[in-house]
Amino acid sequence: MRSTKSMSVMIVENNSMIRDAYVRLLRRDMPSVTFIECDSSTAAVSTVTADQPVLMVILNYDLAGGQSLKGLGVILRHYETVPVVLVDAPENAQIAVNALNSGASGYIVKSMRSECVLQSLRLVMLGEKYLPSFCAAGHALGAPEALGADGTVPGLGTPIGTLSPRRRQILTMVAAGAPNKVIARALSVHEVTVKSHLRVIFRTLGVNTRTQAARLAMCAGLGLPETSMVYDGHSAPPTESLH
Amino acid sequence: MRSTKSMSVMIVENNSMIRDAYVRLLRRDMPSVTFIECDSSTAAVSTVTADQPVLMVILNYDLAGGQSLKGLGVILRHYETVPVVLVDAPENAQIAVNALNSGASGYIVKSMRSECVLQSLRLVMLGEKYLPSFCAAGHALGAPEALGADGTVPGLGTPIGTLSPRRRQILTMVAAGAPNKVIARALSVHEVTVKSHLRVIFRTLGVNTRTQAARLAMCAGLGLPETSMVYDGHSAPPTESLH
DNA sequence: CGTGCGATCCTTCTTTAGGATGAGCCGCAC
DNA sequence: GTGCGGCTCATCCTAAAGAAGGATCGCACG
Repeated sequence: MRSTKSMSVMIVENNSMIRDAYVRLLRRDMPSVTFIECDSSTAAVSTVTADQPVLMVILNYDLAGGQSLKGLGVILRHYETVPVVLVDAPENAQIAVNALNSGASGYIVKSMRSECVLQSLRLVMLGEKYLPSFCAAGHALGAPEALGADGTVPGLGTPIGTLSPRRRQILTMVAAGAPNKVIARALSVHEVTVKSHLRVIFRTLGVNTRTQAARLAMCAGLGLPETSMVYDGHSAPPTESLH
Repeated sequence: MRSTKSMSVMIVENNSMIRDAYVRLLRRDMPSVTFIECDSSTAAVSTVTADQPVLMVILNYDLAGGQSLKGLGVILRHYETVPVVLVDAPENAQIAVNALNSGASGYIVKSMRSECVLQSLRLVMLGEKYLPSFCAAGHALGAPEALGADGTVPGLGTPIGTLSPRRRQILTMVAAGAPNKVIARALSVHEVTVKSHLRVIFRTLGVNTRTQAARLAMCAGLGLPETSMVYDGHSAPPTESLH
């Protein structure tokens, strides 16, 4: 248990300005904690072994086109006891779900107020998991054709991660409720091709209907409705901070 | 904005012992707050008008077979600016999603440590929403036949709420990935009947495929995989509380 | 270079889903 | 009572989905 020697929190971010800002923010709240700063995910991976931090805060999760992703994968696989929190823009919502799904402990949106950030981090350090209301309702399905871009992420930890980008793209549209014909039109391929892909997808996921596949995909964060989170929840300004 | 006059937090719970326990717990953390105690949801509804609390904490959300549910519905509809947090057992996970879906701001599991409870409440009061990792992966679909019991909740705020219990039951199984034949066998009715219900369900939800229906249902918390949340997250005991 | 794999396309076939329409039974409310 | 809605079943029909087989091309890896 290493007693209460010198608890450390690791901050991973390549931009030193931003990294320092976060360290200062956190230090105000946790004066007794030593902060380990890493400017890359590779540095983080090598450092996490030596100093076993009680928390890892990873900024710009999607930076460097998935490089930090691999790093996170390594960390999550080998040091599962370290709570990992991602800080990123709300646009990358599905990335968050994937990460949470893979073992991360929290996802924080950049634009959140600093108080909220701190509270979330405390929650995670207490062993909880935190993610902003992801299962939010969203009835407008939107035109599935507009889903074109992939935007998905390997999806560590689930069989979905073993799918090719193309198949994940198709699975995403299936999860969005699009029929094969629409998917085919959106991808400019023949419907048979979509079906052909789906056969592989079903086999990979171990299901035999599109609804079951959509179910798994949604649980992994793919094709979530409009990912229009309530993240920053500026809806109910509580007049003033309490404590 | 009523200045910083006397901020109040409302606690709704019929059991005075439990209610007092929570009040004491919260008072330790927020000394400057006045607590309004209600022993029923009806009392809460009538009180929320006069004293406009900055937070409502509702215990035993599912108590009295949905009575408090209606109360919550009224509150959520008319006083949307009041953050409402539910405290309940983890078994009622889908209720939570429904509630969050309907406008509640947080769902807290009873078994959470008091620190976590407090942190979550602070988060909510800061305008954030909190729910324990609901989109957790769950690949084991389980036998859809075992879904027999309804266990669902009106689903305030969504068209799903206007469905009859029977149809919600069917929709739940659809969301679980069950084909019509399996649903029919599970309900001991003919497949034609299931299809007949589905037509109504589709029309009500404004969709035309089962996958889209399943999508909406899952967003409302129906048919979620095993609702095996990570709620109390006792996975990574962080050696010690920090601050 | 061959081998593997992803992506694309194809045919044939069976099963499932979905639309349309009608109808009987029951309970509840006006 | 009359009506409405839920639940049940039926028939007919079209469209969509899924299973199984094979085929082509390109690209990467050893």
